[in-house]
Amino acid sequence: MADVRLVYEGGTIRVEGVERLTDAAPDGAFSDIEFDPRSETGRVPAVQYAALRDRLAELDIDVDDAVFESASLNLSSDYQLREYQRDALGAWEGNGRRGVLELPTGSGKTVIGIAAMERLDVPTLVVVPTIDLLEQWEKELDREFSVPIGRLGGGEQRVEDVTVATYDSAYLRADELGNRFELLVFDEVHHLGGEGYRDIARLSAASARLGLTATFERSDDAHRAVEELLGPVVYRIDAEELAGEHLAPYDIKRIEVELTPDEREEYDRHQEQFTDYLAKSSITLTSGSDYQKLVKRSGTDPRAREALLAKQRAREVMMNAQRKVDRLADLLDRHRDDRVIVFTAHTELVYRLSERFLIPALTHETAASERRAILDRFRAGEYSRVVTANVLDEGVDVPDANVAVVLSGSGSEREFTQRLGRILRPGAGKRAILYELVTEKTAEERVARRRR
DNA sequence: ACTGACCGACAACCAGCGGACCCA
DNA sequence: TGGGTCAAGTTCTTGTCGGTCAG
Repeated sequence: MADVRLVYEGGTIRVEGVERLTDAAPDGAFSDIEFDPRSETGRVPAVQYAALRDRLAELDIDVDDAVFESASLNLSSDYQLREYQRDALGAWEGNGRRGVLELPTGSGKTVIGIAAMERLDVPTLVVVPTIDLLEQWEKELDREFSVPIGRLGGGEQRVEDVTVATYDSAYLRADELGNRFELLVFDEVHHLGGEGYRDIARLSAASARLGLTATFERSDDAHRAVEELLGPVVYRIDAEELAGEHLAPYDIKRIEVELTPDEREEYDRHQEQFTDYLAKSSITLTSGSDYQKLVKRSGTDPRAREALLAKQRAREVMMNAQRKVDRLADLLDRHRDDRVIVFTAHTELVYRLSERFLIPALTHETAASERRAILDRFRAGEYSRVVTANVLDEGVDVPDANVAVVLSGSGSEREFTQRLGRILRPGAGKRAILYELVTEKTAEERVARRRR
């Protein structure tokens, strides 16, 4: 009879016979196994399964391992990896099949994921943030592999040996999926830093884990949590290095605009109200966590809330400055033969621009069918321009464009990288241009610096 | 099968000048 | 000496997503 038996149960590994380990192992070697008085067994979070299994093997402890039911799938595809894709996959395998690959949008992350699945040939769960990506992966996997492809999300709940799921669905069913898949592939893995989504990885016993993203680091440091669940970044290449051969060469141009006198007055007034409050309350604002404290405070202190609202209004003035719109007119004129995407931070401005320049608008309010129609026409060349808030930042298959105009945006490096990625795969080897419109002598100059 | 309304989750959200205090 | 912190039980607002459910 085996000394120890391992069983998966609702996101944990039940360790039966844990009491026998104290005799077999040096003191404290298994102190991280908690004793569960209800089942009278040991118990660890499923994420620790691989490490536990390896330690038991090292000590020659006889284990009855019932966590997975393994079966070979005979996955095979005929993709040819590019050199950097092979290097990336190699780095991941070299790190014990754990870790994150940081590659720019358009560099073929899906291809690497599929190659990893083929190499390991085990049941695999691919996790994606949007329905759009769900469908792209599903289509791709269906074309490459001859096994049925499962799907969790977008109204379907079908589990197969190879399954694609949204973060939301995977999260809702994490405890029952934890021992179904031996390889996890997370697309846009920075989402896994979210408080709830982490459970997908924590409650899974899969020992092979692959994360894909263009921007791993998060301003809130939550990527540290992802590192613990998945492993660190093991390979990184940026758009600069691929520009020319695999991605379009590009330029980034910053255009500074002034506020109109009215806007300046309004901006200064609101900004002052904000800074006055800070001065009176002797608050320092140097980091994101300081700002969070201020937000907390605004829950009880009406003056703090007023100050935040004033700051918000100042931001709106600065981001939606009239002269940005004027400059946009110039740019649209200059690029009348190019394919242009205009990005803003506010929905309302999207509609104003849409009316003034007769450009189709895409926001979160745009119904799915209309959205599809606009993107189809953009793809077909019927439309050469589109104006959007944040809808197209991630997870939508956007037709190629070669000019991006960022009227306003957050200071987030991620948002910037994603928007840049939207113009990096044009055909005909055209040079891509990203214009960044920034209002002079406002906080926007700082914001623009921060995002790069 | 689709739509809109609802919900919860997630992300970004960041003066300017300057000093006192604590700790490694 | 150099670097971090300096106000807490109650977390602003806007934009976007997926899941669910009623019609």
